[in-house]
Amino acid sequence: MTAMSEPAARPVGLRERKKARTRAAIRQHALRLFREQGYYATTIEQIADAAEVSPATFFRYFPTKEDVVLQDDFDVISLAALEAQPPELGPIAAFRAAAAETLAALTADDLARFQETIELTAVIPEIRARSIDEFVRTINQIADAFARRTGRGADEFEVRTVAGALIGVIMSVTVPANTDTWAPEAMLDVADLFARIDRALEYLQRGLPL
Amino acid sequence: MTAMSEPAARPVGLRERKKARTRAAIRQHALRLFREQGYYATTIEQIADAAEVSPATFFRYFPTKEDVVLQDDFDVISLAALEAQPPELGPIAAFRAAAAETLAALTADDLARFQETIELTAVIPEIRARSIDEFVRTINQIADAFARRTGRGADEFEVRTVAGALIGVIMSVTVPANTDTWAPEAMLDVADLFARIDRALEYLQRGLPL
DNA sequence: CTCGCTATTGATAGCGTCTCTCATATCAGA
DNA sequence: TCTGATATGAGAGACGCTATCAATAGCGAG
Repeated sequence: MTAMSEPAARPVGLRERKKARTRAAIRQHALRLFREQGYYATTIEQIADAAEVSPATFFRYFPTKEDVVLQDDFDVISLAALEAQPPELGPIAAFRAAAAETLAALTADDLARFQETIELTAVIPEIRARSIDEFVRTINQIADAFARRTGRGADEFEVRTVAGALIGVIMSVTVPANTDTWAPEAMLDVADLFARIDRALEYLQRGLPL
Repeated sequence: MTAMSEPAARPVGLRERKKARTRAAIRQHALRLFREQGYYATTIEQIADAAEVSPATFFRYFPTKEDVVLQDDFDVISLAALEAQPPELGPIAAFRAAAAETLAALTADDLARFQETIELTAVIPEIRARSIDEFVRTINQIADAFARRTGRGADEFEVRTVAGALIGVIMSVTVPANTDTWAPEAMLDVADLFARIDRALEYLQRGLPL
């Protein structure tokens, strides 16, 4: 797991910059309101008021309330770092190395925003629910990367299965034992989370002896 | 993956029987309407009218529209069959055997209903989204069963990781390569699905050599 | 600079899911 | 049969989200 910063494409026109500012304002006020009074207690109207736009405009920037949290420029794994690993590394070893590299590259500010996103994803059912498609998408991306590393087809059975096992292992150590008690108190910080993931992947590398 | 039939607890009072009938009527008409005119095109009001209850009563039986599909007495794995496997089998081998047994025990009617549930889960985003919590719950149940088999703690790291890898592998062969194209046309029937899952688990048993 | 084009916006109306309240009707047990 | 508990319907309403339309503001061309 790792994070990427804002896309570097600088908007040029006045219009583009205003749009970017409006978008940032909506997200910023939304996250603040979520933190202050909770996700459910915060309505679109309140967010729109705080960001000084109309409710209709909110939906022009974010298709749903959940997307304010989800569209956060973070990606689960930096695929670039994965591609850059030396080819003699096995798939899982390469993934572990890539994850460690990208964690090290995060700024303190990135970490804080990442942490907030993780917590909201864990706690709010509507947002957590979206993660299933994220998992599927990630499996496919990892499978692509593994296919390139091993010179096999991306839709080959074995390639996809290894990617699936990897994501499953990450799931099992990321989510708590009881879905109903996903409370912020029990949350680990990002560094601890990465450490647990790395330990689980090392175990997977050894063939999961039980 | 496998399925369980209706819980055998016979309701006794007149009230209980009427409640069970109402509940069954709502679900039956809902699934029929979904099939005939699609999930989104079907409103709660239509379902309530067809089942001859008020919309308010609908929500007394099912907290959300999605739950009409999800609360279907099917469980992802028959844990009883897993417990019954001989202790000399490894965790994954035991799971494979349990899955095969339960598939064989399904009636044709069970299979058809199971198939319909799988398709709706795959196609409707709102319903598919719920499956993430199902996956987590299943990981925990499998971890419990594996813990009992191996005489270890249910929240031990290795136990949970193996359960996670198992579910991840199942995910990877169950979901298609592209999330956007989860079309009914591409759906396998239940038997094929079980065959793919078994093949992936066999590969996991061999340590995922890539 | 100015004119027309286009993109962005706010206001409004509306649909559908879901919650809540209250009055009514029905069942269970004494 | 009487009494308390439970199920139901009707209605109002909050909220997320969509669609339409008119007004505004930035854009490029002349």
